[in-house]
Amino acid sequence: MGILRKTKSVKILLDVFEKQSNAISAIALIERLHLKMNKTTIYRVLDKLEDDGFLHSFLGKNGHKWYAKCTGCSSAEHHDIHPHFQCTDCGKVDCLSTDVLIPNIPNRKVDVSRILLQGKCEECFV
Amino acid sequence: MGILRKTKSVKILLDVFEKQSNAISAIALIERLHLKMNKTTIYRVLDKLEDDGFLHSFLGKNGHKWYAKCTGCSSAEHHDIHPHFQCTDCGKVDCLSTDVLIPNIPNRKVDVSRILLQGKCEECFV
DNA sequence: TAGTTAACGCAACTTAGTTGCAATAAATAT
DNA sequence: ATATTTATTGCAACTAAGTTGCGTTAACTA
Repeated sequence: MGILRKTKSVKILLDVFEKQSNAISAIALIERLHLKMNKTTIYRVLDKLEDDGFLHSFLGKNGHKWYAKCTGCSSAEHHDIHPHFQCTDCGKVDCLSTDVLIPNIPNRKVDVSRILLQGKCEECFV
Repeated sequence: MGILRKTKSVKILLDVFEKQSNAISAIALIERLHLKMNKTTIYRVLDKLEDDGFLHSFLGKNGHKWYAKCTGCSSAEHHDIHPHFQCTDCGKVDCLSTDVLIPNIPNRKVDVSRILLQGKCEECFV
């Protein structure tokens, strides 16, 4: 079940993702918002915003959870299955619009592909 | 630093990976071997076997650590950068020899690609 | 404005993985 | 074969991300 009430916490989190296009880790959000709301609330609201198709989540290089705004998803269908890029220098994570073609895998039916590319981002790549 | 002494624990773990070609999660190894060795030892030996280029590690769908035998790696160079496949039914994980081509990403230098494909494996795909 | 209940805060919990340290057992030297 | 050295182990305690239960609070609705 997604968001039902537009509470203070929901507004704050919506605002954060409205203003920042990069992905944000749950940990970073807790650090950043711990004076304004409890970590439990953060996890719960993120979860609901994902249900609603407003956010999508994925795991960064340490297996920690990251969230980013969806583009054109709904609670009915998450079609935000794109690769993510994490800079090994500054740690920043972006959604990539580049499509990665997954070849047919013999004897297997692939439903989801989770792709995390790591390297240097624009700013850190001198 | 890799393995220096061929201890009982090292032999047991080498044997497990010798006999099973699938990937194995650290958690599964702990469950399976907890009577024979401590979980700390398991993590430490796995770590060293990875240093030695005998195993490679990656994260499964929950961000938990998995290990699988390398083919042709050494302590000098890990070139076991292939996609992994996790069955959403039985949970089994395999290394895929299929190459996934990562297109050039504008303004970024990609060093590593971590690809986890999810779906149904041979046995679970009816 | 009062009543309903979704959402919140808090504290306690779960669990994967790590750390410090004293005890043990491989490898090496005698 | 025995003593010595020190890498490795087991244990217990810890860390940290994420979860759960529950009493309280604050959105929404009548």
